[in-house]
Amino acid sequence: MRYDASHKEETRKRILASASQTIRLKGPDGVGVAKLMSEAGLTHGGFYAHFKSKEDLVAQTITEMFEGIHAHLTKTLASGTPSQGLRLYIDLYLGREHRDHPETGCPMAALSGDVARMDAPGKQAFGRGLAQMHQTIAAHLEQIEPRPADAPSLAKSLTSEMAGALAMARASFDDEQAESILASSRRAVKDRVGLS
Amino acid sequence: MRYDASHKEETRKRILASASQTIRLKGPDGVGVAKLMSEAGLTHGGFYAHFKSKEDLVAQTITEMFEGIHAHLTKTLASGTPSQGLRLYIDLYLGREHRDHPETGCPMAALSGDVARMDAPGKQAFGRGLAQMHQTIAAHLEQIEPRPADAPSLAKSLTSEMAGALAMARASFDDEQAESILASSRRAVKDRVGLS
DNA sequence: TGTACATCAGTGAACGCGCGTTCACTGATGTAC
DNA sequence: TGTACATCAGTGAACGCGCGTTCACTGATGTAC
Repeated sequence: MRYDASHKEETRKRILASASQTIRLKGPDGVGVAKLMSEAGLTHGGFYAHFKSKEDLVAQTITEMFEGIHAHLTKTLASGTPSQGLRLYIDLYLGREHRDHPETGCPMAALSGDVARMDAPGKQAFGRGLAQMHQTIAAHLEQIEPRPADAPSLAKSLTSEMAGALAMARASFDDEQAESILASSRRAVKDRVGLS
Repeated sequence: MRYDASHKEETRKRILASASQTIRLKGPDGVGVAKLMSEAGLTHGGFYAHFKSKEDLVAQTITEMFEGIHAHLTKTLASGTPSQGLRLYIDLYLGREHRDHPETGCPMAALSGDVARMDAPGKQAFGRGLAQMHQTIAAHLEQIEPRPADAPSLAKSLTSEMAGALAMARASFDDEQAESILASSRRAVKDRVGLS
């Protein structure tokens, strides 16, 4: 099976794409290499032609996840006026759809606990992605009224609250509790950026 | 080895106490039954005399963890005036010591991601512990000036921000990033409760 | 244009290992006589 | 008081299984002649 130059890279991206969903859904320790490969339509033996180790794959999927949600962030923030874009982002992030679909959602809420226990590669990927989120949100906050005194600091605080609220809601047992956690932060975050 | 009536219960508590630390440190999937038992000075075969399954143990440790941090919460809030107690709690929760010691720290920050993937027992234990934290903080917020318009909602929002910030800090690669995340939330949370 | 060959992405069997769980057994001690 | 016995918390070997990783091999296709 000799293939053209781009074939291997396409396969790698296919593995990464399906693994990034399964890892957000089941956790890095909740799924094995064989399953991840079969989900990409391959057998497990070929894994090490693409990745140094499972740890390497997990770190690369974290980068992939942040790229995806960062793209979604910038697109959402750009819809309508700066205030409208921000409001939409808050409502989507802290909404039921996002809560119920971690596999396509934010890695900050889904994986921060796991990353805290990882070695350098996972933490580096996470830290870089997180910094980019902070920067993009800070820059957007500069465009809305009232202009925050310290946009970078506010961006970090808001990001922590949103990721935390989503994680708490997903870890709750009853729907009512989960929804009230999300509703509290939807209101609070909007208040804090003058969107009440 | 026949023992008096309380012996078995003491052993169960000893297993639970050491497991609750190891599980916060390594994650529920990061440590096995044999290791958890040997840390309590026992062999793995005896595990099922105390717990129905590993899942059962994990759920019970979650309850245990929340009892511990809830006791710490009430004690901290009660030191000095209501405002002083709250300030101390915020500084301790979002401090370096807490960040560096998940094994004795808050399960909301350490385990919410794992619990989100668990079945009913783990989620129930987590949800109950979380509700108690919310209630205690809400009741405390009623005692400080300015009195919040909706203390239960504010309590949830603050709790989400604090747990989220701690989780983000622990998942960061460099110390500077981690510290700036914690510092941003220390300032923001205090501002939001009139402690600036 | 037609053929022989080199490439290498992907296959599948195998490795040692630790997992959660089961179970026949042990032996120190409280209780009955 | 002294002895025989029942209890049962804890032991340790064993189970089937899936894990991450290695490696000899396959075979379709691009390239060289």
